[in-house]
Amino acid sequence: MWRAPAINRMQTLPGFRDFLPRQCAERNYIFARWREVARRYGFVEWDGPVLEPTELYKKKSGDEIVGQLFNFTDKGEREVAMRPELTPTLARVIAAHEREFKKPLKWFSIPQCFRYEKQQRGRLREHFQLNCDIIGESSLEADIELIGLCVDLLRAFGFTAKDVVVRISDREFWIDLLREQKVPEARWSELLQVIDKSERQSREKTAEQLGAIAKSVFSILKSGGTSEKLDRIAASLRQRGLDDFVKVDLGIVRGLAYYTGVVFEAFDRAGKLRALAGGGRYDNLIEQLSDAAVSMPALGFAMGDVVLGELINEVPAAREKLEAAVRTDNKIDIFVVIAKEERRADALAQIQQFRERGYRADYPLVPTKVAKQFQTAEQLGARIAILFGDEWPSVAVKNLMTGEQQLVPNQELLAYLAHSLSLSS
RNA sequence: GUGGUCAUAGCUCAAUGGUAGAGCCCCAGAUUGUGGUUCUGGUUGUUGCGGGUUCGAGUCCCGUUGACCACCCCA
Repeated sequence: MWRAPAINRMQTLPGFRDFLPRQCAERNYIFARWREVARRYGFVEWDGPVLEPTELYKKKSGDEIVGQLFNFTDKGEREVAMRPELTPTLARVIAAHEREFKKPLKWFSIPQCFRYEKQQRGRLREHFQLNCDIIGESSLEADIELIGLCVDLLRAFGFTAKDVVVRISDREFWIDLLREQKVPEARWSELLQVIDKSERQSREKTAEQLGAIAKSVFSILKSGGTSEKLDRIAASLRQRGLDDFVKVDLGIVRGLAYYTGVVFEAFDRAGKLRALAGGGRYDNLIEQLSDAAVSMPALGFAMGDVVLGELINEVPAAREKLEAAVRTDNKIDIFVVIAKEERRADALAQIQQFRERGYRADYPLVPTKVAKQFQTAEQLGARIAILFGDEWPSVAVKNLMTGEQQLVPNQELLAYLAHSLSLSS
């Protein structure tokens, strides 16, 4: 008889995370860099539903992803799934709304995605990923723009070409080969996956799975083959000084079935971690998902927060950048010390002023010893403490970094702070 | 989904089968209104959960849940 697993209410479900303030600050930092760079490239933000009909993923994402869906039947008997990725949603949205926008569209999103898998390092059941897509442009310039964006995103976290590499490849190259070798089209998808996997499994096994084309595939992989398209991408990135970050590598094919052209993946140079990002061209997906037969070339990639966070931790320069951001994220500007409870009302009136000016200001909610209040101010990261007490209508303004303190008439306080806080920031 | 390792206080970890501890964190004090250091005191556990062996189990055995690692697969 089936029994539900015992659930420990003190723990998160397997593969899910709590974001305590520290983790939230890290996440904010990652999202901020993502948004900043994507917008720098002229991308605009959008989003879709977390829950979609399971059918959307069964249709065209390929069987790989369908077996790992976080799916269930809702109370209305609908088969639904937590989104494992955003691209099918994007394709649906574009198919429905493409006429409302001038082409090409450059859209980005930061969805939380879900997969029902056993978790391990770099792979949870939930993660956030930046998705950047260009829709409605078939020219190779769009591929170049997208790869350039991927590189600049990594650079924004403080990574150098010594830390990361974007390996670029082209599915068309392999499809041409399969066509030449007269491989039936029905087997293409399967063979592409074998090539994709060749790096991770034994040569013997790959040879067996490839059969007749094994010899030519191995010789291409070994010789570090390339194509005109890939050379053009590399040349363009060289002109922009980003070529150290990229490497043509036909061994990259990617597992998802919907890719049609240039594909790429970003890795840590040490090769310790899973892929940092991955994507490519999917020119047929929108047409396949649209009943109205909208055909639209498209390409995009995704970068996940989990592996990225792991690499940030391993690269000192990147780690320092994150630490600096995290240190300031939850800090307050001003802590108001209420030394005499008779001044509480005056203090609160002043705090309201601070907050309306945009300062982060805090104070003790209940009567508290002065020493304790200063300790709290310190722990909250306040740069300035303002003491309301016997000196009223003046207040004592103390710079918590230097320890300097001076009396300021309450009337002049805002002007005084505008000056001193701008100096110390 | 398969296999291996592990599970002790909020955190990091101790405890030859014999009364569960330390450090950190947190809280309170060191005479009246000034933080970071110091000193003193204090709270915290059904040893993940459920069975079993034993006079006695944190320790040995079985199951279960979870974590980590590898496979599978890959965003």
